[in-house]
Amino acid sequence: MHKQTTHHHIHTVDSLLKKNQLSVTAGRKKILQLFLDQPGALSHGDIEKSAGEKFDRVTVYRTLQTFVDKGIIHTIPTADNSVRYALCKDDCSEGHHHDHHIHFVCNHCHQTFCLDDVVTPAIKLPRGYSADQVEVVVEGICRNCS
Amino acid sequence: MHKQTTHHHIHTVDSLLKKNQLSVTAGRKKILQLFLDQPGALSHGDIEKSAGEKFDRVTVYRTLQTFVDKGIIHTIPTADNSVRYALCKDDCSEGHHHDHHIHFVCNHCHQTFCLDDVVTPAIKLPRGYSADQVEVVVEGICRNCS
DNA sequence: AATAGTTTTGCAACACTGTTGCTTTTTCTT
DNA sequence: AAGAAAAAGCAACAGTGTTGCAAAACTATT
Ligand SMILES: [Mn+2]
Ligand SMILES: [Mn+2]
Ligand SMILES: [Zn+2]
Ligand SMILES: [Zn+2]
Repeated sequence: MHKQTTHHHIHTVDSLLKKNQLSVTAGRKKILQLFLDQPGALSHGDIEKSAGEKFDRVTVYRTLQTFVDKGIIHTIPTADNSVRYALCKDDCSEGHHHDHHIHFVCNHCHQTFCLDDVVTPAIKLPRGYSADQVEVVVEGICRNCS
Repeated sequence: MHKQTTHHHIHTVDSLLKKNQLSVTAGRKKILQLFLDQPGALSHGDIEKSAGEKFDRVTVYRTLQTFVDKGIIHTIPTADNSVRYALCKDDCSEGHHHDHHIHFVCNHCHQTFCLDDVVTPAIKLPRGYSADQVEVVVEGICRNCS
């Protein structure tokens, strides 16, 4: 029955998991598909809802952590203190993220987007401070809502 | 016994509370003093530790929220998803914060600082997006640790 | 200084989020 | 198909933050 209802995306998800040396499981396929099916970022709660009652909370947590470790997704800092995740589009790999883009939170639809084309600006720091990383989160109205 | 051991800071804290139409209580004085006594930002946990076993957790939460509402302190977004608070040095008031500075998190001493002199940079967004607010958090090594 | 009205605090109970250890189930390799 | 390895599910727990309510503290007035 699986082969019948399977649609073309599955192949992408399967190979993406294999490329990252992860065993292909129902939970990982489902969660990865959720990220591929929409442009924004997802929280743990979003995923639990979207995935129905099918997966244990713990499995979702562990899957997300695995994806972060492998460089498949990255976390996004938010002002409201909730963790969100989005697909890495850059050349991130195991243990090394290179996401030098900014993030945008829409005050209307409350979605979070990676603006991959907007690089983080250089910041001129006072004497004595040195920067390792710069995180920029912009709040406002997104393209869909304006 | 209070008048004897009182030191000069108390007057500042008292008047700061009164200026914001808040009744002067032991908890509020203590917490506000903690912010005035050091340059960085404080988390709820920091405050609970520093204040000893003297105040209930709930009181600390409510006091911090009251201070935020009054424009005495502001929250700082962090990548590790913990809420931190720092004194407002700008002209913030009840319901209106104007903290257009960036924040710095030291990877060595793990303190968070408001860099009040570094204004948030202008960000050129893609067509269709409009910005209400820009949050910048820089991670690196602070002046004390370099 | 005592009183009355109002605000704040402490307490208990609860919801939500995330973690860990262990057993069962699934996946991968041969 | 079978055995080894990995992941999922379950239960229990810790940490964080919230709410309702009664007791205590504070403020304004006499
Ligand atoms: Mn991103
Ligand atoms: Mn600040
Ligand atoms: Zn939107
Ligand atoms: Zn430091």
